[in-house]
Amino acid sequence: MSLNKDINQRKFRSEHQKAMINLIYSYNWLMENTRKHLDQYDLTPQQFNILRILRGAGEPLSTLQIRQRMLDKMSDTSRIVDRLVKKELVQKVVCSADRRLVDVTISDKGRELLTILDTHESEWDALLKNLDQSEATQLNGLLDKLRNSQD
Amino acid sequence: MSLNKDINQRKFRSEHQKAMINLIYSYNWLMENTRKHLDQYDLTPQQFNILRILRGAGEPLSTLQIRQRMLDKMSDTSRIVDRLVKKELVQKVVCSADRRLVDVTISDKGRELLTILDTHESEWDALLKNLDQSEATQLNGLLDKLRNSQD
DNA sequence: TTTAATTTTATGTTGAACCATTTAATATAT
DNA sequence: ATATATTAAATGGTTCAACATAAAATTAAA
Repeated sequence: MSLNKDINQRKFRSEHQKAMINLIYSYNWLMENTRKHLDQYDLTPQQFNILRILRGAGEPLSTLQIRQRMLDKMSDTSRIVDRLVKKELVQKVVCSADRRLVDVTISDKGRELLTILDTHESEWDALLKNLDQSEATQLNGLLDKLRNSQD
Repeated sequence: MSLNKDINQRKFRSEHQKAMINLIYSYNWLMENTRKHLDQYDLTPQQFNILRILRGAGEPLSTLQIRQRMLDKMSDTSRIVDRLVKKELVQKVVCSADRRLVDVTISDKGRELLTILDTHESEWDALLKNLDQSEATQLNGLLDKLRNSQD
């Protein structure tokens, strides 16, 4: 991977600065590989994310509830949902109890697509195969600690 | 940070899967904090990135050379450069030796802006203050290993 | 030398983040 | 009961990633 060659060539002010760059590289690497799995199904990572959230919930969720469960806090949920509606992977119905809300449900077509994608789950997990179990745990610990700032 | 609460509440298939989610969270956290520093100067992370690359180069760079030094391989360099031109932070001149190329140079105004931003460098580094030196090194090692896949 | 291939930049499109504002519905206060 | 505040969703604007294609200049080939 040329990214890696790149990052090793560069000079850094500190290990902390290198860690920032490294985090960005690693995120980009992860996204690139994620897209490889999803592209053939004409699905973006965020669309996939929302589909999984809806299936996991097992009941209709409002746009706000979806957003709160998404990885990107600030995601433009209503427009992503609209794209999923256009692809007929989800349905949108105004909530009768509170008509400000929209009940979003995964459709049969959406469920079928996820079933197909479940097949990829193991290759998907294998993305991080270079780390063994304990290294993955270690990484999780460091990232948690990293983010745990007071602000 | 509510992100962290979130990630600890969730159930994960494996430490590897958690590490993926954790990487995404951490990247988003980093970007959010980066933007906080740049917003007051009406600069995006990518624009800042290009300005630093140009100053660091010490000579005019072509659009392609800039892109090759950027963190995001696929970045839309020519349009970002155009926005910097509009802000008068860089200049664009067609290269006389090879008229396909465009020589991009940081302007005095751009240089002044970076000088101001240099002031923030220490707070900037302090973003990762929760990790000590050896933890940062450890994180770098794990991220390098993570990405070092064959494909 | 003229044609073909390659390189570099520009442009177009879609998806999405982020920010602000608007609209509709509900809850609260007077 | 009406006016105000709050909440949820939709919408508009800008920036950028990712992908494709076009246009211009250069290089290679015939």
